[in-house]
Amino acid sequence: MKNDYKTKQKTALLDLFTENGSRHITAAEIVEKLSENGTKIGTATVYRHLDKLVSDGFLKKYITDSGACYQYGGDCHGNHFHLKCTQCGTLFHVDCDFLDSLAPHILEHHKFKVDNTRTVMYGTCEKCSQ
Amino acid sequence: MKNDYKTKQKTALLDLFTENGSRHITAAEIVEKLSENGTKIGTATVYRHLDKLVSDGFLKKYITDSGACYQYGGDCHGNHFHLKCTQCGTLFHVDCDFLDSLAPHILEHHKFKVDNTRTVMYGTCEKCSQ
DNA sequence: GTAAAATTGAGAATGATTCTCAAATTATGA
DNA sequence: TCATAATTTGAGAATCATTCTCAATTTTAC
Repeated sequence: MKNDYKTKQKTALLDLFTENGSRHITAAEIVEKLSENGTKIGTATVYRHLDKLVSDGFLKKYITDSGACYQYGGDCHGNHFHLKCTQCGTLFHVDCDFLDSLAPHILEHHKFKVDNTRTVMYGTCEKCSQ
Repeated sequence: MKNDYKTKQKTALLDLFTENGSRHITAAEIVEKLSENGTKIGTATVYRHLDKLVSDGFLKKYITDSGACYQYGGDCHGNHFHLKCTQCGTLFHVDCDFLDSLAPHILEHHKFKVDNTRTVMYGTCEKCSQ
């Protein structure tokens, strides 16, 4: 049988996601943030937990052109898209009824189950369009 | 003034995209394919040309979790989405009227110009869903 | 031809992520 | 509480895609 041992690192990592309001964070930022809070943690450990939390459905992972980001899945109900500006690099979050119908459409017409939370759409934001 | 010198490598790279019907290809695959065809080419050269071709609008680049892919923009009219199965890794191409309305919607309601060809949606394909 | 301009590529550098494995930590149970 | 077994950790090496450097090669202009 596999037990689940409690450790400082694991707890601090979970707290970061449940307490901190940040919507998305990279592995490197996690290492840095926990260090500031007094919890030394290695990158291997961070990635290990992150992978597990993602496959447990606790976190959502999505890939941008500069690496992966993670976010707490708890407050990310339903569909939710990410838009990343290729000019300034800003990441936007979008909740929208129209977008909500996207995944069902693709499932019905293209037989593919989209996981919106893992999808990042690239383009140009308002500011950079001017 | 900047001139444009013709070279074996540049020509071979362009031919690969215009003649070859492959819809998407990675930088590493390009190096390999050109080598097979008798054109030695370094990775630096490949990436250099690829970047330029993308910013010239000749090629489209999009990012997956295992690196970037490139494809000829000529036969990629209008909107066109990519679906990548997180189970088997297969990349699917989708042309669809419903999806065509996505970018205009986001532009109008969320002030963001989406570049569909750079966007990859993750999920599970029909085969892997069973 | 020949010089000037552009291109090439071997190999080093970068940066995110993964792997290894011995040491440290945590749980169990007598 | 202590010993032991199971789990977790992290320093550092390994990977892999991509970028950078710069001297050597190729191309164009005249």
